[in-house]
This record gives sequence, C-alpha cells and structure tokens, in this order.
Amino acid sequence: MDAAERRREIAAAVWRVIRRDGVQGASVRAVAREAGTSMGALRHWFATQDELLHFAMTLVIEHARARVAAVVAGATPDARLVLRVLEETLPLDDGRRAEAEVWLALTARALTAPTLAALRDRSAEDLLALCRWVLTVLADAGDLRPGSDPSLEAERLYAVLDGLAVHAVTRPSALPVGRVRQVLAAHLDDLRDTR
Amino acid sequence: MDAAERRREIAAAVWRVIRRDGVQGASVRAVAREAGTSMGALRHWFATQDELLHFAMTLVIEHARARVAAVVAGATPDARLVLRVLEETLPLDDGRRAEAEVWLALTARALTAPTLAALRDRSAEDLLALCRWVLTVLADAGDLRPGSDPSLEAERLYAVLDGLAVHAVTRPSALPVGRVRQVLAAHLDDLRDTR
DNA sequence: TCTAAACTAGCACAGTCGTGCTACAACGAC
DNA sequence: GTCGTTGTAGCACGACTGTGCTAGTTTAGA
Repeated sequence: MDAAERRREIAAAVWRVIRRDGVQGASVRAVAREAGTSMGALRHWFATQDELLHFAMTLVIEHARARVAAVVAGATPDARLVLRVLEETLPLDDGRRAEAEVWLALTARALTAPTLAALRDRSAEDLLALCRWVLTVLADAGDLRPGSDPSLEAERLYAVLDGLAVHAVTRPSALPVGRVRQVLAAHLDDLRDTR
Repeated sequence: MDAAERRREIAAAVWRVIRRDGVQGASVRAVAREAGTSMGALRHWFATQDELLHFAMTLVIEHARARVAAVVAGATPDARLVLRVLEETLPLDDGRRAEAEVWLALTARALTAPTLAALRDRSAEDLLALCRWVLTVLADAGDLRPGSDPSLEAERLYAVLDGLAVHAVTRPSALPVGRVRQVLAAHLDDLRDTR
C-alpha cells in the first residue's frame, strides 16, 4: 500500500469534516467515520489529532505551491503570467474554495496551536516571497510604477490576496468569483504605470 | 445590578479565554472559571454557549463601531481623517489586537455556525459601507484619482484592511504596527492622485 | 417584616473527547 | 511452514462537554 496516498486520503476526509462541521467537529472519531475506517486504523497513520490537523494544513500549502509552480513552469515571466500565478492562490473554484476554507479554519486555530503556527508562518513567508517575486518581475519588465517601494508593495499585495481570500470564503455571494478577479487585476494594474 | 454591564464583564472573560485557549477552549465551565463565577450564575446571563459567543462577537463589532464614530464625530471629512478612521479598524494596539484575535477566531467559527455567520455578515456589510464612505469623501474633496471605479476600489480597500488585520494578528513580529500603518497610508495615497 | 423577584451555586445526565492498549488478519521474506 | 512486519479493529480509561434542574441566597418593594 502506498503510505503517502493513504495519508492523503485521510487528510481529504479531514478537509470534508472541517468544511462541514468546523475544526471543533474534526474529532478523531468523526474523521475515522468520514474516512470509512476505524479509530485504530486511523491512529496507525496519525498518532495524535495534532498530527492529523498538521498534515491537513500541510496539504493545503502543498496544493497551492504545486499549482503556482505549474503555472510558472516554462512560461515567460510577464504581467499576464503574474496575474495567473496570483489567481492560483485565491478561492476561484470549488477545489480552491475548499482549500481556502480549511486554510481559514486552521489559521484561526493556529493562534493557539504552536505546531500549526509554525506551519502557517512558513507558508506566509512563502506567499510573501511570491509577492516579492511578482514585484521583481514587474520591475524587470520596466512595468513597475516608478517611485514605489517594492518591499512595501509586496506587503500590500499580500494583504490584498489574503483579504480577498477571506472575503471570498466568508461571503461568496457578496463577492463572486468574477469580482475577486477584477479586484486583483485592478490592483496589478495599479502596481504598473498603465494609467 | 446593571445587567448590561454584567454581560459585558462575562464577555470580557470570553475574550480572555478565546485569546488564551482558542474558541475550542471557551467551554461554559472555562468561561465561568475565568469570570470568577459559577456555571449556574453564568447561565443566568447566557442561556446557551452559542449566546455567549454571539455576544462576545457583538461586542467586538460594537467597540470598533464606537471607535470609528468617535473619530468621525465633529471632524471635517478629509484625507487625513479618513486615515485615522480606517486605523481604528486595525489591530494597532493591545486592545485592538485582542479584538482582532477574537474576531478572527469567531470569523472562522462562523463558517460552520449560522448565528455567528449572520452577525459576521452584518459587520462585513458595515465595514464595506465604511470603505465606500471613504471613497466618497476622497471623491468629494476632488482627491480621488480620476478614472477609478469607486465600488471596485471600496472592495479593494476592504481587502487591504482585512488582509492587514489577519497578517498583523497572525504574525505580529513579521508585520509590526508601524509597517501596518505604512501599508495603509500607501494604499490611501494610491487612491488619491498625489503622485 | 414579609414576599417576590433577581441572582448564584452546583449537581446530574447523557454524551463526546483523545489516546493507551490488546487482539486479530493479511502478507512478503526466509 | 513460520516469523515479523504492516495494517485494522475497537475496547477502556479518565476527563471534559452543554444543558436541565433544584436549591439556596441576596436584594428591593410594600
């Protein structure tokens, strides 16, 4: 049996439970039931509940990272690519919405769960680095508006991303997918001097 | 005894427990212990745990609303005021950080708690309205950059606010208070045509 | 002083919780 | 065949959960 695959299956069950009942509903028993297995079997793959949540969070991060890498791979870095890359981090379809919901739930949990916090910090660092990379791409293309502070702009772009993610996840009807893309595109236009 | 005041005291205990142990730690017993009272007494003021969390969230919203109102009251609406108003919604000191932590925890909880969700939606609507108001203030002062879509810009500003709030709360050392203010100020400068 | 209301205290019930633990089945290596 | 590893199953423990409930205490009004 493929151990990694088995763990991913169980993590998927964790996602489903979290989306349905929140983190507080993701008890060992509930996850085992959702995964169609027994408590004993589940604990063979994850010794503690913390491990379970930690891996579920890891998977969110991995998915996003893989999507970003797939878009970047072999493409020429320009303003159009940059938009597509950033869109991969936003909840623009069901799959990404699922991830974003789990991300929000576990991010909140991380406020009082040290091991989750460490994971969240690393992923935040990655996302901020992505934003910095975006700025350098625009700068290299001569597209960046003169006089702007790249470090500050990276922070602002990161805030826009996570702000949009939170709003799209919490109030999807008030902020439909198309609107999210508009806002992101507008922000990127703003970073360039295309006005 | 002042009933409203007593309820506020208990809600303050809820905040402390949530900050220390997360929402999942905010059991009726834990809150009663933190408030220095008994379960029975606590349940005299809040019949169910849901009511407890609901009121704790209400208080977060009320505090922010009151701060904003206090800044706006009697002042002339201009770009400088607008910055001060928006800063009231961000976790720039210990009090506001406490509120923002509770807000994040309960916002995540609201994903699977309908009564909290209703509350969160109303407060989100309020904040978005505040952002729209900011845009009209800038427009009225002739300060708004020509060609920008006020509705879209309100959405973007709202994203910046909540994105900054999330980052400031989750990673205070990576995003110190001064930096948060810089990013917000930069965004406001961007909305104007001061470049 | 007596009474009703407001308030406090905490037990009782019927659960669920995480995890330690043992028992058992499947299966490849020798 | 037999052994050891890998995976599954689920019981047992002690602790904690939200809320229904009764009983006691304090306070205010007449």
